[in-house]
Amino acid sequence: MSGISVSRGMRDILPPMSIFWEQIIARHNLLAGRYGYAPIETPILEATELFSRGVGSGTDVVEKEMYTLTDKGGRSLTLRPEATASVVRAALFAHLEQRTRPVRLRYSGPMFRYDRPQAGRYRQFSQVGVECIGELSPYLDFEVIALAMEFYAQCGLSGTSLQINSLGSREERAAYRSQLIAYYEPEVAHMCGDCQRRLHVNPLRLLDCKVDHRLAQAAPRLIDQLGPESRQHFETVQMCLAESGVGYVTNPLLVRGLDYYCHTVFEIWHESLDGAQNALGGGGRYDGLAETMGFPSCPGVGYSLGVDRLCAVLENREQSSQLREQLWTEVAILSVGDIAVFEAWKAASRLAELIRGSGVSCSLDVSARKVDAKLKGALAMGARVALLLGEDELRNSEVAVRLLESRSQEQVPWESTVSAVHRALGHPEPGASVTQQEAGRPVGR
RNA sequence: GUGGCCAUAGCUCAGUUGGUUAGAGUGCCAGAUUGUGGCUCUGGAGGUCGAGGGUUCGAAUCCCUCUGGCCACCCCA
Repeated sequence: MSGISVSRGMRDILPPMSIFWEQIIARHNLLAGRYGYAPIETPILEATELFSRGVGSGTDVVEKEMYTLTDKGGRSLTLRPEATASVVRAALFAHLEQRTRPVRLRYSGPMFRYDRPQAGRYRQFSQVGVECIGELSPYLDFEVIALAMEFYAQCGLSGTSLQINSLGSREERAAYRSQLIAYYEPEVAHMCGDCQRRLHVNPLRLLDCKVDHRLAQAAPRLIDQLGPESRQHFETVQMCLAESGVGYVTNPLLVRGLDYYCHTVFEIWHESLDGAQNALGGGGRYDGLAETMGFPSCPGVGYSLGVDRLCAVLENREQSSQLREQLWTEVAILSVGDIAVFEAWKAASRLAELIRGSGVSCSLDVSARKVDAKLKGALAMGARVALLLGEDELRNSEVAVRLLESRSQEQVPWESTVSAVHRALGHPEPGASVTQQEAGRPVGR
């Protein structure tokens, strides 16, 4: 309530959510890594021109949502509103596409859009994503879509719906646009106010008018305007989806807000997010992007998925028994009774070192608080085991190993504390191989 | 960016036509119980009533501005 607060549209990600958050990203890193996507880090701050040219000057993102500032050298810089332009720029500038084709890259991190904040819509939000650069194959469109869907599945998320569409080539798209305007123009007088305004700004939106569906039904359809090559590209993507059992909906109204998209575009929606902000993520092909940034032509396809919304959905749906069990620490070492703090600390920190060394997290509490309070504190941190050190334990070089859930407790000599802890946590006996596996998998279990 | 609703303890919220010292539940701390947790009882701490200005003898309450949140539009993550 008092003190300095976060800025508008920004927020802190606090535990236990932050633990869950980190796992989501770790899971994406691991999965995309298994598909052969290597990590890339690009600057959060980029030349404004990168986005105005790459993303497209007519888009909402560039027109009204950019976080732009001038640095001390008078340069116009912008906090990235999305990552694709940066990643493609970085890859082509370094000629990565001449070493391997396609270049498979993954990223995660914050993006910025100066929008009006709302639930599920923040000025700083995080995305995980991949870009597959250098080949035009529809099989790569499929690869990227399948990867996104597998990621959601691995997060235990159900109720998603994959929406796909084809925008065709740049030329086909432009032709369709003028065709649509020509179709609607004679009817301007009969259209709602929103649509009259949209006609030249974003004619594709007219098809989605909620006031009057009559005109939209007879309107020319983009799918019908695609040339044989574009059509075959799209059909191949759909064949792959069907073949591999990925459910999808073709949605001729799906457009995407960034200029660089062509051919396959897709979004992943979730049933619990209503109308306004129902997109968990999206992506598509961007064969013309490289040229707009002054590079030789180079096709690509990718996606970006919102971490904020995914976490919100998982939390809402109580699929987060995981989330509630998130551990700040697995083991709490407590001093009990009226004992010398320094002696208690010495014993506790020696045990802690051994436990941490065996791959288990633990924290100490040698404060003067009552045991009741310390045990409650251990529960609040999500600990499953408490180690209690009191007068008797110190004298006998023992520790009381207490399972918090079952409230059972046994006295254990200091030398066997580590194996007792692992037994209590239900782990296999600790050994050299265990720590290696730990490194590869997300924290917690 | 346009329009609307809202802001009181860590959290969820009461607070009468403007009236004296702003409450409850929950959580926190302590005691009952010198060493054992989600119960019970007792006590305690915790508020610039989002911020600033105005009206008034007097403002949490009325007015203005700002900040922040939520909703719709736009658009997306």
